[in-house]
Amino acid sequence: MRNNTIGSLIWLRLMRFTTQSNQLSNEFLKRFDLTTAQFDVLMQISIYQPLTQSELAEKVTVTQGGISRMLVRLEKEGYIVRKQDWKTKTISLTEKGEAVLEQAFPEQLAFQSSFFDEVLSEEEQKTLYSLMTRVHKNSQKKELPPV
Amino acid sequence: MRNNTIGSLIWLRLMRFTTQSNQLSNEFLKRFDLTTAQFDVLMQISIYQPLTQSELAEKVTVTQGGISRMLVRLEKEGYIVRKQDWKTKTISLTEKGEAVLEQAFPEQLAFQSSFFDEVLSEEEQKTLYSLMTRVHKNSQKKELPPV
DNA sequence: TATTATCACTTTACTACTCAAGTGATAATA
DNA sequence: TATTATCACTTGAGTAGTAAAGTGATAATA
Repeated sequence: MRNNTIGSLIWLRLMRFTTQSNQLSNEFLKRFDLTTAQFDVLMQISIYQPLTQSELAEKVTVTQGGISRMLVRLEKEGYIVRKQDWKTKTISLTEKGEAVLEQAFPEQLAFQSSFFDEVLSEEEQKTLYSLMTRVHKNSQKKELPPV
Repeated sequence: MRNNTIGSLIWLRLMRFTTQSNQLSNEFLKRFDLTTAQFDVLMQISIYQPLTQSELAEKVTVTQGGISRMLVRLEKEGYIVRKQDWKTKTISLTEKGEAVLEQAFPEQLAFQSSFFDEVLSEEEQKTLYSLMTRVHKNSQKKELPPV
């Protein structure tokens, strides 16, 4: 059975690295009382606000149901507001949300970057980025093989 | 605020790609009545069996509590057995577990590989693997920056 | 011998996601 | 006007993870 392909080895590396770095990132963001998922959502809102829930869901690769729960929590914490416009709910950051992002953003960015800066040259990072971009874009239009 | 580093761009790509491909993989593995996480755990057991829960937890980067629940489910489904040896529980696959893996393994491997085969040359895949290996290994010994 | 420490695992309460069924308002049609 | 469709969002049941407290058996110490 032991007959691994190079692709399956890459896959495992990516999976292990992302869970690992996600855990570290969660630990890091505790100092701002945020989780990685919350930071991600707040970032997307700050870039695209005002926007609807379904637009946001697509940006963070989460289902409608997932984003609904997430936003309930963020609203309860006072980071965002949702206004009912006709049948759509329009999302934007509160002042508290803006403030926490302004603090967390540069530090989180530096933290994320450190994973790569510590071991790869500028050139290697560019290579990694371009390879991953191609792989990611391909996965977005990928269909399941027939049974 | 918009001042992204190359590292943060890579990070986002990796996160989006892994959630995306995890979802596709879950959908794919439905034909074997497995989730990606379950497949991963069964694979590790098949390689290292017999082993203890804590050893397994470390191999799949999950906490003791997480592996405990996971194994309860897999045992209920009849894929594995746990034998109490002194204070340790020794895990191994059942015949049903072996059978489902034997079926799923080659197909899942081909599926994982297709993410990369479809857009990268053999050479590029080797490059990607070596870059990610360095990044992953670095993350394993990484410490949080001081507050 | 009685107490305490250690160890491997379980449990509780939580975040974060999935799919699929449900809700409630507007729009389209009979 | 009454019915049906559609749309954006919510909710219920489930998987998968976390941290931290709990359990129960063996080992180490007073």
